[in-house]
Amino acid sequence: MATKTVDESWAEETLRRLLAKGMRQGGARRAVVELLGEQDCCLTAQEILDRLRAADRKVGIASVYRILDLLVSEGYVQKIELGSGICRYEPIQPGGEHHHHLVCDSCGKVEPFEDPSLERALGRVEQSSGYDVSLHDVVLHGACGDCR
Amino acid sequence: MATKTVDESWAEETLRRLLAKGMRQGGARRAVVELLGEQDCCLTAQEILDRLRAADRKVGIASVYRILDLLVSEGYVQKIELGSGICRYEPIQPGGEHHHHLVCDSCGKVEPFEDPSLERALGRVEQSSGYDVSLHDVVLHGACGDCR
DNA sequence: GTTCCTGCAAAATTTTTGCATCAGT
DNA sequence: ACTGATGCAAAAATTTTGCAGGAAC
Repeated sequence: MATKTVDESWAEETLRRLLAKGMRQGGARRAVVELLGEQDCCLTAQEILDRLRAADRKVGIASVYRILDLLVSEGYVQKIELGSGICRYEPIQPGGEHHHHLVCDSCGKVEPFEDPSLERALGRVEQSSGYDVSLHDVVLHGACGDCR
Repeated sequence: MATKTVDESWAEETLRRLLAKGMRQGGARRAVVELLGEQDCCLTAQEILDRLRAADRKVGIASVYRILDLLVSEGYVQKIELGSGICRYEPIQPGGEHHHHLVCDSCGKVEPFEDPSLERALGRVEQSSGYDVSLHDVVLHGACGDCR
């Protein structure tokens, strides 16, 4: 199962479910969802706007924020803050690939990582937390290989 | 070793080390450090300002941000974002107590939690990451006992 | 045709910077 | 006295809201 296939199905499934909820899918909304679906890692609202503009898609920054808010509240996108004060967004793969983030505080690089044993430990904590945990977020800060 | 003692020593040690670096410790800086040392969990810049003002300490919000930036860059305070778009700050206990955060997305409540087995899993990930990890941050989002 | 969506502009919020003054050493 | 710290105000950066026009159904 290639990554691209998974990502495409996320965008398709998300648009289909929004449609099923009576929401329309023309214009900016489809463009944002399809762009998000092509990403491997998180994007900022400004990056989304820039990429859409670069693809000759005239959207307003307000629409980007509104669409992201919608996708977050419907559970299709996770909002992530990595310490710089700006928010990033990435698709939630339903039951699929799930990663966290390494941030280099020196050069600003952001990399994803995965670790099944960390996920298991998180699962145990979530069980015993008393919360109905919908998602979690792990950020490691430090110096990357180039900067250390 | 009671929590209060640990917290007091964090403030004392932080002020002492800043002094050793040639920095002065009168006025706003001491007030912010001492306030942070009394906290069990994270505070926003605005909360810090409000509490200092409530204690008849006239400080400017700019000073609060400047002091927090200093403390973060010197490694005495961790900057944490929990998804609301506002930053929170909490003291880093040197080798001591270390907790993470549960956020209720319904009522906004924030609670700390600790889990040694999670810390061990994080330690293993950090070892194999290729980064020199200075700190980490785990946030669980969900519905708290009252809201679920 | 109706209703929701979109883009622009203005507003709100949070954080940063400039600068004259004040305080710690 | 010197130098760095502080407070106020203004600016910057990010995010949200209002509203008229446009597009999807």
